[in-house]
Amino acid sequence: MKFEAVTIKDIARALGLSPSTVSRALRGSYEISPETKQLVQDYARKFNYQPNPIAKSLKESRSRAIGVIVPEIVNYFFSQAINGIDAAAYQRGYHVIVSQSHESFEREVETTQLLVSRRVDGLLVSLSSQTDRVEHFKALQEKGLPIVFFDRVSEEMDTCKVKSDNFQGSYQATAHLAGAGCRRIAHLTTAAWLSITRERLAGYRKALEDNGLPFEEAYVKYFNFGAMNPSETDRVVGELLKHPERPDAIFSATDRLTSACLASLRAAGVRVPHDMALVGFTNLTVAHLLDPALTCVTQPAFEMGQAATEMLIGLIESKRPVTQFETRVLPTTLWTRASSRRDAPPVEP
Amino acid sequence: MKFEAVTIKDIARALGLSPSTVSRALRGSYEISPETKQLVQDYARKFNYQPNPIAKSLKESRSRAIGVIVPEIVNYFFSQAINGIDAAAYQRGYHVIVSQSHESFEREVETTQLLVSRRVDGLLVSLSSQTDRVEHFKALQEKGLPIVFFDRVSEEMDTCKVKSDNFQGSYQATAHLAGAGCRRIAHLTTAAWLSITRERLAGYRKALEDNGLPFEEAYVKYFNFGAMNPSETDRVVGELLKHPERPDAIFSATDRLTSACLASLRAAGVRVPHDMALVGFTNLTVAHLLDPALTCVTQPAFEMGQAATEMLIGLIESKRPVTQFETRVLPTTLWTRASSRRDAPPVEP
DNA sequence: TTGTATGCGTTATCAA
DNA sequence: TTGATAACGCATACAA
Repeated sequence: MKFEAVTIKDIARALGLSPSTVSRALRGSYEISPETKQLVQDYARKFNYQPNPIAKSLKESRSRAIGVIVPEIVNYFFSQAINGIDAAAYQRGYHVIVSQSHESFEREVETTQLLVSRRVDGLLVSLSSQTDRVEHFKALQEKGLPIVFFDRVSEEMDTCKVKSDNFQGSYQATAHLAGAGCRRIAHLTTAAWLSITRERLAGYRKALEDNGLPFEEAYVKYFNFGAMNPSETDRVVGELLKHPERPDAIFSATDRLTSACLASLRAAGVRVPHDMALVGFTNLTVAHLLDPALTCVTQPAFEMGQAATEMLIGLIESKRPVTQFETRVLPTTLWTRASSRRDAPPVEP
Repeated sequence: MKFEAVTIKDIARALGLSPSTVSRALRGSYEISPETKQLVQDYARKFNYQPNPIAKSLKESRSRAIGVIVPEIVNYFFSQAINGIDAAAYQRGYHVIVSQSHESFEREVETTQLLVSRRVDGLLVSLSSQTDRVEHFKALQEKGLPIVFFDRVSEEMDTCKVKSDNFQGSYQATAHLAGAGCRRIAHLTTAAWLSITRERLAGYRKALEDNGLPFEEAYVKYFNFGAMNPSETDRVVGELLKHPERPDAIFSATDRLTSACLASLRAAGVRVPHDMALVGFTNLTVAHLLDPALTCVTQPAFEMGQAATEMLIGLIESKRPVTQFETRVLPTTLWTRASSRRDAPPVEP
């Protein structure tokens, strides 16, 4: 099956002009007579001429495509971020090729290679939870490929980054639990080496400290594979429940972990918030409809995607090599709901 | 910023061969001597030669890109479908350009144009809820562009389609409500002209009939804009509640409508399921965590995306024009939960 | 077995 | 003001 389109050559032949004249006329060049311009442009419109972006890419050695690598598309935070990326990219005349690492280091490396072989003009990356080294990105950056990180950024690379205020979001959530009367606040989080993990842990610790609560190593649980496996959260939540000094609250650090944690608590017959308060980072749009309504920290996902894209296009289109890289930090929002309301009477499940 | 890559010419120059020899050696052509092949391939590997897909596209007049148009990315059904599309496309060596119509006819037309001007090899489309005519797709199909519809398909076009068994899913859901003792089952759905709307409505009507329940026009409510606006569902749910013969159940036909409906019911102080049972189509992964746990019909979104992609690539790569178009129908699944359990004692909100 | 020439669609350079 | 030519990277018909 073929799909024929009008080319500059076709127009030139039809109008008895040379391709270069047509090309210039189409671009409105000053060196073409008004009459010829008019003639060419009318003809182009009439036959719906569309410049071939592939030919243009070849000529300009740029694809006007940006590659996006996220851990998973099926995740509210990332799909909202992709929405923002999409909006910003289309506005600037770029298109977006999305790919997923599926939380695997190997697949992240593979898909990076694939995008590079596709000649994307730049890369927008949120690291997989297995990624504890970034040589594959460093090498590309050194060869001149612009890379911007968002959300799960690499601290080992000097480049543009967009993240949310993880420390602040974590601090607020933990302080909120302390304010609600919780004294033993556990923390479920992702891979220890990720930036978001460290920053959220720091906010959690500072809030404990400021509220006169001790930090307990045993209350912090790390998940390395995006907590895809419900039985894994069941096991870890079970550990917390069996702890001699059982926590009275859980603060969970990522989207899927939070809902998985709620599921595990309910499966274990734990009443939330009476037996265990729960607060988590999540961009789930139905958090207020959960049982119980979930107190959560949301990230401005759309804006983060948008900001990252604008920074990336800035790098791509910069005339001279960029050496000063900006990091933008966007605020999170705490939504207070029933899952952290300790003064409510207990409800039997 | 530039990003230099090794080309066939570079290899030819370095090895004292002609570009055509190198090209053939890289592709393992039989007309090249084993020694030369080895030499070239070793050199290519060593310097990490990557064929330039843009040049190849220009040569072959195909982009190996497929365009996807969905109403919204931020929607579990569509993000899961995109996941399936992604998986199938990458496996066949295609990449995916995703764009959104945002439930607007104008934006659907625009983004279609954009994808075509990007020279995608084919289109995967799920119609916007405002789309009641498909001339923009027909014209492209007539010019030879392969198009496959999924989920929200067009009945006016003869092409490949992938959908779920909307009639069956709807029938099961409605019959389930009837079996739970509901006698006045309302139906919230999308634009009247969409295929999914008609098919789901038909399943609903047949189930009413088979259960000896009358069909009431006033119990069917249509939403034209994807029910993005909570106040709109509040208003419509309010109408149902004020109806002299107030419905005792709602069957909702789409993802976002279902959660919006639950929110409206709760805002109105209606106890679910005691005052009003609720069942809906939704691919929300936390349906079991909602309050109440939501009885729902899920669609095999990943598989639908995958199937549609394979059909599209089949059309793209077909040697001769295809005239026989397949429609694949995949089964839905009913998950029975608390929101439709009429025998449960009422719970005060 | 290898090399030369050409074209995919576009634009920049140089010539007329 | 317009036209001829070359080049982007690759594949291939045709020559040698």
